[in-house]
Amino acid sequence: MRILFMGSPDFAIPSLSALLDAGENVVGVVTQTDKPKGRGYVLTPPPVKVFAQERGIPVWQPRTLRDEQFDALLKQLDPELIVVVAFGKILPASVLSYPRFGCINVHGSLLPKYRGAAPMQRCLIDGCAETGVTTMFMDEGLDTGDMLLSQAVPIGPDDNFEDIHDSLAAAGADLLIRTVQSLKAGTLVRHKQPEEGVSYAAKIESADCLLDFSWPVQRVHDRIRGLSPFPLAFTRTPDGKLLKAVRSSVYSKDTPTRGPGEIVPSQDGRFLVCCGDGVLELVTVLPEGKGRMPGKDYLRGRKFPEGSRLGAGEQNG
RNA sequence: CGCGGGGUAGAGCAGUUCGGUAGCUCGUCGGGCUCAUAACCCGGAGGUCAUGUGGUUCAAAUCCCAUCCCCGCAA
Repeated sequence: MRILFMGSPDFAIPSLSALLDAGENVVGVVTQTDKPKGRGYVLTPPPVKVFAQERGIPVWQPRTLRDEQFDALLKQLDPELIVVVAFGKILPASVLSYPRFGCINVHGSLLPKYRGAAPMQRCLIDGCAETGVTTMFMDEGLDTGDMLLSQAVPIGPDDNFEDIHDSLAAAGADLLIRTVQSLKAGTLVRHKQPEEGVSYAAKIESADCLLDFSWPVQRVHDRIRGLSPFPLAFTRTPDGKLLKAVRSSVYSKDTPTRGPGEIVPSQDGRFLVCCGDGVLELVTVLPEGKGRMPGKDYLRGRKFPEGSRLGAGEQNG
């Protein structure tokens, strides 16, 4: 079966890798164009491009899928199946309808929950105990296609975005292989997505990253882990500097006597902050202009006066 | 040449504005106190202050010049 793979970030690599390892005939990879990234705007290729080239798979980076050029490419490659994993662009009907066996997508949630751009982050932020991956036949809607297979993955109390990202990427790759095999065997069954339980996971914006210490501790902790290690939840120090939270832990759920955001003195140097209904420990932080460091080390150098408060008096920066 | 922060003992920082041979909080090593301790007390080791064998100066971590490296933002 001639398979065309479409994907861009790290998340898609295990899936592509699994297809190749399974001996599938991947005729090509379509990925996003190289983009200026990082300090100095260095033109950077998408991870999938790098991986594909290492494996000797031809790569295309069309600016758009909606022109004759791409139509011609489709004809030339003549895929019987298109596999899409975190590609980052909407596929037009002309592409969706091309392959005989359709377009299969691997999505990082248990559909119909968390359709959309940031399912893993939103799920963690919401404090879910479980998530998963789902394969589906794509249609023109946003993650609304008929479901094929799914695999649940438990979420540990301290798992962060990176943990879930990695385990879902692996689970997704595994599920993809099973889906493709089932497709070839003719045993694949498609299910319409239920109307009940639909939810959307909107793209993460910087407003989503601002911490509010009047929230319950658990909620603050969930927010931090859902956004770690990227893009990272943040607050402001009393002097208006950015302080990002890389790793945290629920320190106590005793009702605090101090106000939200207030730094709690601790004998053993831990970085403790009051939340709505308890105390959170900031285990690893990232100060503006610095690298990440243990909360203890950060406090050692900063020496906040008694009663200092995080996130208060937002000084517009 | 996108914007900005920074390179000072193992760690996090101060000191640089107003040049005068290095300090804080920890860690570490040794000793003491204690039923005990992440507590306390005493003492010690550990730094060519990123690099240039650069410039200015009687004197530079501190001023000037060049280079290397790290990081945050943004994308």
